[in-house]
Amino acid sequence: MTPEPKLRSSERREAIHRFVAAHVGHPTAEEILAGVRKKIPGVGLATIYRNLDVLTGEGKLSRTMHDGVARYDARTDPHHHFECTRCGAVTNVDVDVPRELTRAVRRVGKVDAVAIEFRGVCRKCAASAR
Amino acid sequence: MTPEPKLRSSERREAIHRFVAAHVGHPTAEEILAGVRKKIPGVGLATIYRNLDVLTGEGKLSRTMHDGVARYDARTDPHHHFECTRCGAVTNVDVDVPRELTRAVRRVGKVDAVAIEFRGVCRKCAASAR
DNA sequence: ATTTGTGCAAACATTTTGCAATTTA
DNA sequence: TAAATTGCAAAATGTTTGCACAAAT
Repeated sequence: MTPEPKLRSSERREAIHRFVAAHVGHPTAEEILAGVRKKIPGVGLATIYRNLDVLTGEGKLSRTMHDGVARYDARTDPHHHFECTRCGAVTNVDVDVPRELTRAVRRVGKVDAVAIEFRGVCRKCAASAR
Repeated sequence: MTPEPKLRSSERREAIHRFVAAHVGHPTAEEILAGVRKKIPGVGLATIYRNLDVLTGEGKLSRTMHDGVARYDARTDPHHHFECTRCGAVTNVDVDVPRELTRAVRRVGKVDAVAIEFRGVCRKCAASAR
């Protein structure tokens, strides 16, 4: 197998990590690019993607797919998501997965992970009536 | 708003619908193309996509995203999925979502739909040990 | 000095769209 | 014949990769 490259510190990687950690809204690669460029104007999109891969591999970030586009989160412990169908915001949700749920699935296979996605209209959007 | 076009019958659309209905494994557009081409060699990929959109809009198919690629299913009633991390197979799972689960999310917003994705190793893969 | 990290552009994969020709009602 | 459907190619997205150069160890 390919020997894992030894990571060395890089300003970009740290900036990317910090940006995602500071943004609860599950930013996309493009959003992260825009954010990081405010501090380091020269960064390229490829650097963003490569470092997001590294950070995800290190377990410092988690990746979730929403409508086919990747979003990143500094939370890596088990949690779930609420996606607003009106504004697209993705919010973390803390709920425990009842044992009975995964138990019912054992006939299909051994469950290693469960991802629950709630979809609906978030508080903010519901407030701005319509 | 744009007036909805009146649908008319088409051999391709029916073949696409039949193919998906006959394939429990949540085929992708490419897989559907390959399958339909056995019956109708001339079909193009754009036709597949356009008809999948129509059929999904009609409520005859449902679309789910897995790793950024769309998969289609003739089941449109609420159900959930088990994805094998080894072979990639997607299996339908019938479990009820406990009331308490969505109740806990009300503080975030009004929940209209819940999608649960179980991930793990399916029976078949577990059997072919390793 | 070696090896990792970076920017840029090109390559990729999936899905969508423009258009002229065909088919259906 | 009017409107929907199709094939093809081109465009649009989002992501990955090849390469030469810069930076870190």
